[in-house]
Amino acid sequence: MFALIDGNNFYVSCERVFRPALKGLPVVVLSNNDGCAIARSDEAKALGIKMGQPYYQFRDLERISSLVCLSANFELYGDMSDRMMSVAAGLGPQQEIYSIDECFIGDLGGIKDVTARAVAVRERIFQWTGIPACIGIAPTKTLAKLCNYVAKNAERKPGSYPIELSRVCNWTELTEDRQLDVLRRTPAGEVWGIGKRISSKLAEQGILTALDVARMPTAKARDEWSVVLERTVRELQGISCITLEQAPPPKKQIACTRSFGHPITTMPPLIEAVSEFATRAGEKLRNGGMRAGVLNVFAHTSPFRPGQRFYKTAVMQLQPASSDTKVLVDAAVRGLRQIYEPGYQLSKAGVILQDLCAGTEQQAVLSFTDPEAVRDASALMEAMDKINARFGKGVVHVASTGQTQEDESGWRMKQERRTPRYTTCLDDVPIARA
DNA sequence: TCTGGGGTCCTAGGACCC
DNA sequence: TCTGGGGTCCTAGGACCC
Repeated sequence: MFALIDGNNFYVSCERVFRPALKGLPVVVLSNNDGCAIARSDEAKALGIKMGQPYYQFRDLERISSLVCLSANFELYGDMSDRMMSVAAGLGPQQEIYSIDECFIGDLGGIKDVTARAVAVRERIFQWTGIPACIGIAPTKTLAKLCNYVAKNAERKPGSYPIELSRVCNWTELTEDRQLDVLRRTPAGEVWGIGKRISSKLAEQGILTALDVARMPTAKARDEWSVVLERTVRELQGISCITLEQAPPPKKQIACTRSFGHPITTMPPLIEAVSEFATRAGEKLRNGGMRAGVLNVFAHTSPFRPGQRFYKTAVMQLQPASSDTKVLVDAAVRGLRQIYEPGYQLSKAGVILQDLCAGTEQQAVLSFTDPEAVRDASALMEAMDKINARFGKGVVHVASTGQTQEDESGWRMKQERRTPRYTTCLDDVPIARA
């Protein structure tokens, strides 16, 4: 038995904890560069604002409907998430933190009255963190997700589901008729694992609801679709195929990518951006005690705008695998020079680190290089991470050719614009002082 | 003017090998 | 004229998730 605990409209709820005046108002949290909506309050949803909708399309509502739009504050949301997760863990013996706003609780079989306990945990989460949450309970993860969807919508959209299923919905306490009714009322596209593309293709075959999906022959799901859909069908039938993962599996890639505030057409600001992406990615890499064997650097034009398209990636092998910012920045800039072509309005770029290996494997690699240089490099990186953690991102960074001191390119994130930056050639900094 | 960022998994097709 | 079959590995692209 699984439970899924999910914070409602999570980013908006976090903001409301610290700004209670926002309660009852339509509120939207915006993405990087204030580009689009990434969280909406119920009131904002009622205004018709869609997930991912560009800000400029609903900006007018700030004037005419008292809509409040906020720039995202991910540090705050991460902190609130930690608090919510620690309270949520009280529901059962095992927890899988699935995303910033939701977790699965597993192994609920031995608990006496799971529903009553879930109601209590939900109340405690609200009392201790201020975050409203909903809980779905079922024999499979996919059904637990579905019950969570029911618990959220029974209250939010009156008439969608029986009102007594709101807030906490336990599949095993529903009669068979009611289970079928719940599946029938749920659109296929709301089922976990069925996205836009697949739901519209399913609709062409008359498969419209979760009940239709649950009744698909598994062989048909596998042969005409994929093993993924087959698994979803089985899970909807109550056969558990997806297990709880208490320890997060090791990361396979680490990315740092951004859209630019304005299109970029020349090399210098692109080099500056890519150097910063490589630096951020390197910090994440060292944070996880890892090194990368491959660095991907890409740049592309906007997929939303007319005109000539450009989309190129350079794949840089790092031998030996490295977590040294100087190595990463150098590879990123070299890759960028390989793919760059003038004449395009570039809207986004990024650095993706792959072929990650853990710390223990790294030491073997170290013997290939001058041990003293390696020790200096790691001390330097450690010092850099500490300084930047204390004084702000990018206070000390690796200089790249073509990089400018002032932020003229307009690509940088809003929050970071305020931080003064000092360009330093790291090779000149004595390690002891750094 | 203005459209997020960070992940995972699966599949198809090509290269290569015996 | 006639040109196998099966396995593995890699990559790009597509789909999904929050």
